[in-house]
Amino acid sequence: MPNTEPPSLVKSVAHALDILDVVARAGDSGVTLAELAPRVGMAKSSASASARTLAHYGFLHIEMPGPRFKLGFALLRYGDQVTRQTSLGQVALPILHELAESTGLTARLALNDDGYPVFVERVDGHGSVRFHATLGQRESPHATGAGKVILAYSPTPLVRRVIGEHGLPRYTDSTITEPDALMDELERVRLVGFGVDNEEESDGVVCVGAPVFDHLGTCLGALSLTGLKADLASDGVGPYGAAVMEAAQRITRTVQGGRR
Amino acid sequence: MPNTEPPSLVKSVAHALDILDVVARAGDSGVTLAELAPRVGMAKSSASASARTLAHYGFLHIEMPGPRFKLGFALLRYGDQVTRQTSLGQVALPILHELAESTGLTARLALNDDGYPVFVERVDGHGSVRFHATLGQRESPHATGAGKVILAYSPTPLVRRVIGEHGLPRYTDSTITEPDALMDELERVRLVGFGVDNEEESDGVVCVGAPVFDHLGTCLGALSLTGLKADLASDGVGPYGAAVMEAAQRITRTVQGGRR
DNA sequence: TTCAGTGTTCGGCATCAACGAACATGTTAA
DNA sequence: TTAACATGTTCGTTGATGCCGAACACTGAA
Repeated sequence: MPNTEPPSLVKSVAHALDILDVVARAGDSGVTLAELAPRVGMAKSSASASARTLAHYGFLHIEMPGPRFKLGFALLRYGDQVTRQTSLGQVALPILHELAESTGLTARLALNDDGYPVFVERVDGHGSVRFHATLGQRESPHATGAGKVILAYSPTPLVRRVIGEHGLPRYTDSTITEPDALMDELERVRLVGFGVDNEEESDGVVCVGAPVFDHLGTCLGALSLTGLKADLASDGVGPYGAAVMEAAQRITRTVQGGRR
Repeated sequence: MPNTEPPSLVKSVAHALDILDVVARAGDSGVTLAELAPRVGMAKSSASASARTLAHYGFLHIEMPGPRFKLGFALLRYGDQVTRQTSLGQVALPILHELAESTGLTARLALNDDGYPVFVERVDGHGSVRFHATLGQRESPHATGAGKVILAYSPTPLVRRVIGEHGLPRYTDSTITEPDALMDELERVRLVGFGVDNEEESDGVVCVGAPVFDHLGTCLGALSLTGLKADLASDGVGPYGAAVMEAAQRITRTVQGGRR
């Protein structure tokens, strides 16, 4: 990464957010102040003050005794609002439920984050396994159904930029790692109207995605269905592709038609 | 509220978190810098620097053109981790799915946040309505199934403190507003093993909750089932009470037995 | 009890967060 | 097209304050 730019950040705010990150990485057990301070490069006293402020707002939870810092409920509250505030998420939720129920697969909604897919909503199906799909972080643009769909309906310069900065890392034998091959694949997506991930990100896992547009034709995000290849009927992903497309089109119509 | 204490907060961090709060309240449409700055009591330039820092970490999303600030995906990511990092949330999720599926009601897991119930996980049932239960914020301790359960298994001084600071606000005709009546109700909860909210928080909505304990017998939180009274069979909430209790006990056993 | 580990308090210094006017931008109105 | 207005950004200046580090208090274990 060629060091994007130094937009003169506010140091103490950056420190506080670094603290959050360290605590998040620590996991369930939390961190003590002594191991936190050096990891963010501050004196104990300074880190204590910042952490205390975060805790006062509910972003951290201080667990007694032997104070251990964990993530606080405020993050959950705000995170929930992110989903809720997206007009897309609102209209998509019931449709995700329908999809999950009728297909038995895991249905998800990804938003277009500057060319990358970010899952913001998930409804598990009744299937055997449960995918620990993390919400809120950028997923592979080239190896997921949702990612391919978003790229397919993005302007070419953006596609090139995403490929340039993210690369095309190989996850499985089927992962597309050649830019030209990916461009062909995107063309195919535009042709059939939905994207397929055939064990390209994870062995044994397949996924289909379909695009959602706003009134200007910009791709807002993608709906996707994920399942185990072993669970698929012999006729492949075709029926599921049709189902996500139909559902995504319904969302598109609602978004375009409904005010606000 | 008698102004708890001024624990000497870090001003710039507090400002940044205030900004997040303002943006969150703004909703889907976001806020512009001009309306944000006065609302947090800062100069435009200062607010801009803070907001920019938040955006750099993904806590805010700057939407062009006419820069509008919205909540960023990082909040979603961290919020998701809060759920995931709770060992409870991990083991509870599949059980919530079971409950929602077998009863058709909305199943939720609340954690004990110093005597208050905070919902951290939710699985909707197939029922007619969908409850917009917000995650991550303190709910009524005296008017929800989960809240009553948590209070019922908390030490009396804590119960008194919660009643003192939260009061017993009336939401419906059935809300318990007298401390003595609430204490009797808690006794009843301990007797039958689960708590009932019979249209006490919202007309037409009923709810049952059952406790989850750790290995020391501390109440970690509560499982709850919520549905419309109109949808209930003639035999009332009894069967559901038995179901949540059984599920909660299974979680308790897993938590107590499992290492980590 | 002693000891090692923790988190907290305290003063002092230099940083830098906050300000506000001047600038650049792009949107609206005439 | 022009003009007026609104927005967000830039830029020194200055005083507040975030940061440090050593000394203190506390806890739990040996």
